[in-house]
Amino acid sequence: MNKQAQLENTPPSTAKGNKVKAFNADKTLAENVMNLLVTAIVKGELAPGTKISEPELARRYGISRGPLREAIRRLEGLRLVELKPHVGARVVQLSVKELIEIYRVREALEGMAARLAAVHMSQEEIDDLRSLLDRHEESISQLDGQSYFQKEGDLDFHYRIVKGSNNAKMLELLGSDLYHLVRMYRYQFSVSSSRPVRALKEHRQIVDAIEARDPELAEILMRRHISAARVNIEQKLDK
Amino acid sequence: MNKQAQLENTPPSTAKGNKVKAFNADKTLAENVMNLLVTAIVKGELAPGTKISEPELARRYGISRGPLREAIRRLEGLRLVELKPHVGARVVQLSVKELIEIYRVREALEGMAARLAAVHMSQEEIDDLRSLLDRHEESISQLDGQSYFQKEGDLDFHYRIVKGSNNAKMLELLGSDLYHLVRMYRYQFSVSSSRPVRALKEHRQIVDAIEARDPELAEILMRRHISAARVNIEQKLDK
DNA sequence: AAACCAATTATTGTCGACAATAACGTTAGA
DNA sequence: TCTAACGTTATTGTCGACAATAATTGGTTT
Repeated sequence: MNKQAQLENTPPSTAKGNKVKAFNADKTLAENVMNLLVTAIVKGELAPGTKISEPELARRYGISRGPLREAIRRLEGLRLVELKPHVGARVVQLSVKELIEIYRVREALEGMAARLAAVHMSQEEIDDLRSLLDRHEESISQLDGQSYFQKEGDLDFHYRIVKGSNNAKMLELLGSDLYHLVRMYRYQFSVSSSRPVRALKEHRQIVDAIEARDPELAEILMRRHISAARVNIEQKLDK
Repeated sequence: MNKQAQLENTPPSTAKGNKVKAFNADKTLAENVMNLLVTAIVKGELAPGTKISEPELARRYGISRGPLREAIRRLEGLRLVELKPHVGARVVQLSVKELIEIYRVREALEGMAARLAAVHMSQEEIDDLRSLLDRHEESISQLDGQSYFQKEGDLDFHYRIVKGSNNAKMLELLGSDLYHLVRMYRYQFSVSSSRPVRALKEHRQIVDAIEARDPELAEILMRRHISAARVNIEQKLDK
């Protein structure tokens, strides 16, 4: 596997540069680095607006600039970095305006996804979804609805609906383009949705509509649900 | 500018390999090649399923594999090629199923775009849109509605609506992810929509709703319009 | 003859070095 | 002291070469 194995064993070449070990051996270097960068950006370890220095990152990850540049080009495709020719890449800085735009897109796409899910989702998937919501309820009553629910659990629910739509293109757009940005934003502003109980109730309504095989209602409820989240954000931040 | 200038003057290094001249000097090589590849793929010059050979393309465009690989990674982001590690890239092959999926996505997104356009579009933009439709009408009566309308004119209309939504994210998703694929498909199957007169009427209705500042109606009409196009395709191809 | 295995070949993955551009600091002048 | 031009430095863009994997070809065996 080229020189990957070697990389993890070589001592840090500079004082501050300590290599990263989470390299999957049968993936390509560019892909590995890309995944590392995605999580680093989403979690805010690479803060928004940060300049992406190729030499520095290459040292940090112990690879050459070639695969790193390929990884960066892919990050640009995910809209996680912005690229200026002859200048370099910067981690995107989400404005509230852009976040609201994303919620408009989600309202449209996930509304349609719920509609399709009401047609295509299997009973087993629906059951799984219900038990997921049960776990959410537990975690809400336990932790007063803070950490788990908002950060990943909520997106979990939405992700499953999108998957249930049986529409690969929709899964692609939401999964790899938008959700990264939403997660990034949540880490960034640590937006406590502050309406977990309400949101859970809405989630249950949506599942009910899907199980009742009522596409119209499922779409309407999902759109309302996301729209409410958007309004919630608009009120909290600026505006 | 590195060695770009030189490249255009060097004679072809191989018998069949003649260089391409459409290089924009103040863009990066990778970007230039990417644009060339995009149009080549969309227009079918690089047929769906074709293997993207790095050495061959590098020779053909007279560049090294580095920038070419970066261009290919970006094409992957646009979903125009599919990439397998250690194997290579192939031009995507659209199935009818995937095309229908895209139309579902368009129905959702462009419906929302029309809704927003009814709120945000300026009167001037609306006037421009009307004159565009007038030109469409001409070209329909002239050519019996063949070439112009379907291929680019139709997307022109939709593109303007999306722009009028004032939602950059939506423009991004539709403009750079989906429309490429739609155009590719149209070249591929040379899908004569066969309903240009009907479609034009629907376009006018949509503009009417936008000018009347009726978001609800604008969304409904746009969704119907795209849904009808989808059904039209479903009937024509297979299914 | 078909199938499996081995060696060769071609392609992808990675690297280090050089070229060209942009960012930075310094100095000179007003 | 501020500004502008210059030279320096660092970063991005590009290239060619090497390493490693996959595809192919030919040969052997059942």
